[in-house]
Amino acid sequence: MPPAEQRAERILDAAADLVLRWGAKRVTVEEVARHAGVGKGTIYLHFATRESLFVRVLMRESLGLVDELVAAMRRDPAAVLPAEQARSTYLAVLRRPLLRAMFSRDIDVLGDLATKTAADPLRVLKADLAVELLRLLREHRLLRADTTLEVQLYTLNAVQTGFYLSVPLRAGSLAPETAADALARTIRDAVQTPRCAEPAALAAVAPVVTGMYQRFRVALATAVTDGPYDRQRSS
Amino acid sequence: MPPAEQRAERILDAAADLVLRWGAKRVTVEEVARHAGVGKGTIYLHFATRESLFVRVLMRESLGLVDELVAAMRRDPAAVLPAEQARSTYLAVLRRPLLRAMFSRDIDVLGDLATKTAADPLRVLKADLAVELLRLLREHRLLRADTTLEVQLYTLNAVQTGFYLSVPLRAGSLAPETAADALARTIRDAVQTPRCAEPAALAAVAPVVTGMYQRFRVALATAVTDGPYDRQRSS
DNA sequence: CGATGACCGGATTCGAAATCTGGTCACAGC
DNA sequence: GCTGTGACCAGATTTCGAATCCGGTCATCG
Repeated sequence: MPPAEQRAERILDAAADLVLRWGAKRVTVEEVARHAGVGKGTIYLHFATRESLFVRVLMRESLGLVDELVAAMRRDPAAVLPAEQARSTYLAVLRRPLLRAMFSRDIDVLGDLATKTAADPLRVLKADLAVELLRLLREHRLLRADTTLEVQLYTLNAVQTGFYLSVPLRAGSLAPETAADALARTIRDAVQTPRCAEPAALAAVAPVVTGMYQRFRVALATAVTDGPYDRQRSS
Repeated sequence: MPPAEQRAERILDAAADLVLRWGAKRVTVEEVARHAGVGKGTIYLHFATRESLFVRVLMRESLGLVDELVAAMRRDPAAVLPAEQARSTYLAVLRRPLLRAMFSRDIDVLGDLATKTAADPLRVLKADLAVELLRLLREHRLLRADTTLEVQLYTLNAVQTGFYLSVPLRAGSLAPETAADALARTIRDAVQTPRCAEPAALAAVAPVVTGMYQRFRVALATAVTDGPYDRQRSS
């Protein structure tokens, strides 16, 4: 890794740390610079604005999640199924405080970023990936055909949102694994078909899905580097 | 209806109207009094505090929803099933602006009430009702037995929350009926059994469930009248 | 005796001054 | 030359005391 990128990483590390400790609202560019051991101007050699810096902190975290999902898919083809994706994502998010803040729309930690459309490029790319994935799985009869892709997408989105945002009705919350199980079962029963249990069927789509995710990863990284978040434009 | 209660209703009407038009934060007790055609002191003959007044606006709205559900159950025993409850509730909530604000945690309309534990008595009663209902339906094998009641409760809560709070991934939102369908299907597949299609099985539980709801309605009304929201204590 | 609105004090808002901070850029160091 | 920096600027934010507002009470009135 070139030294410039290493330094960018150090800045992101410092920013991530401070955002978690103080909340994005209280974190100043100067403090990030101090903690990263660089001058303030240097931050702006890497990031277009303060907000870009924070968005990229979240983007980097998201990329880590994508990598984890891809790794899981390589280990086990069943990980391409929505139910397992949802389970892995849920547990991975709980493990990463910044993603937890993001998924639970935590204003204390993320400030305006929690609700703002700042992470919009991620949303759009994610939506595109989801549509592509659902279409493929439907073609392979791994997903039910008794409703439209549109409705399935809406349902998946709503169900997952609910598991991140719902405040448990009764005091004692469930263990993360139990909640993740409940989420996976719900999604399995909502959209998947029995064919999902056939290893052959899964093996057929797994490489394609892995490819889709890798392209998604690249698109995400590119959106960051070429987009409004980065100082260095590919000249 | 005694004239005192009629006046309380008028006050609630005025408060509901103003909250919707201006947002709870901007509504003063004096304005509510003016719009209800009474003196400010009169408000406090009926409600313990300003917040109580607003909570009771929401409570009244919720009672309306309960009545609607009970009516649906009387018309059609299938309405006792979680999937149909969820569908009816979803559509009824969309139709009532105040409940929509409540379920979507709309801070602009409800101010602190949106997040605050102000409506807590409602939560507790609702949780009790839900547990009771699930237990009954499980005993009649209308609900799956392949997971705990605890997990089913959590799942129902999360899924419904999601349908109220999720921002559609793609621009065009679904028609209310389509979304409600998706919600109902999801819940049906998540917790119900095929036995739910048998009219006889439904007819057996319907009266019991109706009774539970009516007791819930009374408990809710009582919590309001005897609780910290009302000036008139049953002496 | 039920209803009221003047009244009280704590909470909120206002506004201008003071401070802070995002972003720039002239310059220092290499 | 070229990279990295922090002094600098203007606009945003905070501060803080004064002014206003408003929830809640209760003496009074009909």
